[in-house]
Amino acid sequence: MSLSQRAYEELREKILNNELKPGRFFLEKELAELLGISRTPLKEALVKLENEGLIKVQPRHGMQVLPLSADDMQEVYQIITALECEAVSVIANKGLQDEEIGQLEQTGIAMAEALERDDLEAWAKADEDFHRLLLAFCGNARLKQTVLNYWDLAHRARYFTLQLRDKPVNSTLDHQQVIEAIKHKDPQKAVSIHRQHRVNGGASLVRIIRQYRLDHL
Amino acid sequence: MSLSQRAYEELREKILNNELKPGRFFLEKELAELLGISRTPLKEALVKLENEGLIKVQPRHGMQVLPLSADDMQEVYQIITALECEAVSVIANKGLQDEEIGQLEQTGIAMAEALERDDLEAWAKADEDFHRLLLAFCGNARLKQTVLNYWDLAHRARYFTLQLRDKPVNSTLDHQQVIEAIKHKDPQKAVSIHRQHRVNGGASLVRIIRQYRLDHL
DNA sequence: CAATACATTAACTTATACATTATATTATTT
DNA sequence: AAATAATATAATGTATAAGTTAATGTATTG
Repeated sequence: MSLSQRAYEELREKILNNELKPGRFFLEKELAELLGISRTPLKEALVKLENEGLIKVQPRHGMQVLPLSADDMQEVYQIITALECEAVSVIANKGLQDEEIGQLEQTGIAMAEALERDDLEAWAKADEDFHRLLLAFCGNARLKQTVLNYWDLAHRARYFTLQLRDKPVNSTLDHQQVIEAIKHKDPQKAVSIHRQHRVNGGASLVRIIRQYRLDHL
Repeated sequence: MSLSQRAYEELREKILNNELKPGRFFLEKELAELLGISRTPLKEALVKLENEGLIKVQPRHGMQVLPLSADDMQEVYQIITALECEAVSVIANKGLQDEEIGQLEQTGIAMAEALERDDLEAWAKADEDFHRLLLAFCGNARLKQTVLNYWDLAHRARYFTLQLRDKPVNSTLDHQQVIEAIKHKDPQKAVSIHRQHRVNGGASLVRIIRQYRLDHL
């Protein structure tokens, strides 16, 4: 794999894991030394990351991981919601194979189990799996890619607020209802439940960010 | 302005104007010579264009402008539709200032005039203005950027089919009805009309691409 | 004649050196 | 002391050259 590709992935990791904290400026030289490569492949990685909205490069000042405000979060969730609902609509219209339904239901089981054990990390993973499956099943690769991109943008916020949120006991039920509506090929219902699910999720995230003054996360 | 920035914009222009035809492969050296710059800033431009989905770089073969199939078009229009409807919903909920409504109505006048003169280019421009205004007014910068990106992707297809489509006499009416619904703060109606408008537009584009076998445009 | 291994070449990847430019610092002037 | 102009410096932008890799063609062998 090329150095620029590796640089991209490593930086992305570090950003999502909050190793490179938002706000602070990093010069190209610093980052190149950090990764042990020259500035050429580094620069390519930065261009990609900037395109994805994770960072901003200000010439002569360096690049900074973009801090996320509650308003940013609002924007991101609005996009995710609109596109996922489109995906759900498509899926409920065309229907799914039994095996695909099975995969969706499996994530529900995993979520319930994780909640039993109070393992929020595992719960978040299973929740993400459910949404990823929906995106995969809708058949629109570009839509999937776009949502995943914005999903990653919001990663830090979800991570920090996971402990602060009420126990996500309703989510499992929401998912089940969406699956039911898909089974019954009822797009209207599937979309309306899913939309409410996402709107609630986004709103609760934004509320917590404001409440705990986590702005510029 | 930096050479890489200029390279990006020039290449983008050439792609949208069909000067760089889809399918053919261009080596980095060729492109660098074409633009009269070295390969370093060129590469940065290519990374950006690839991220936006306009081109694909295959090492050792060169970059190619990505051909658009009817299926691709379908994907792109699905995303545009979902996000624009979200924008319309937001707008109809919050309402607009008289001046903003005026700007929207102005595009309708321009469309009607252009249609009188059979000036399809001018019509397309005014149509685009209407949609751009909606995106600007919804207040979600990321949503706007995302839609514009996909809008550009579809540019070639619209350009080539402009002459082949039925005269777009219904569009002006659709837009007017959306404006009316926004005035009356009726999100449901605004969205349903706009959705139908976009679905029709996308479907007619896809139909023409298939009909004239313009696949891989 | 076909297949495989080797050699050649061309394109890309990366590093480095150089050019450019913005910012900070310092000196000068009012 | 404050403001401005000149200079220095440091960071980025760009070009080039060296190194690497993959594709193509050729030769050799079965």
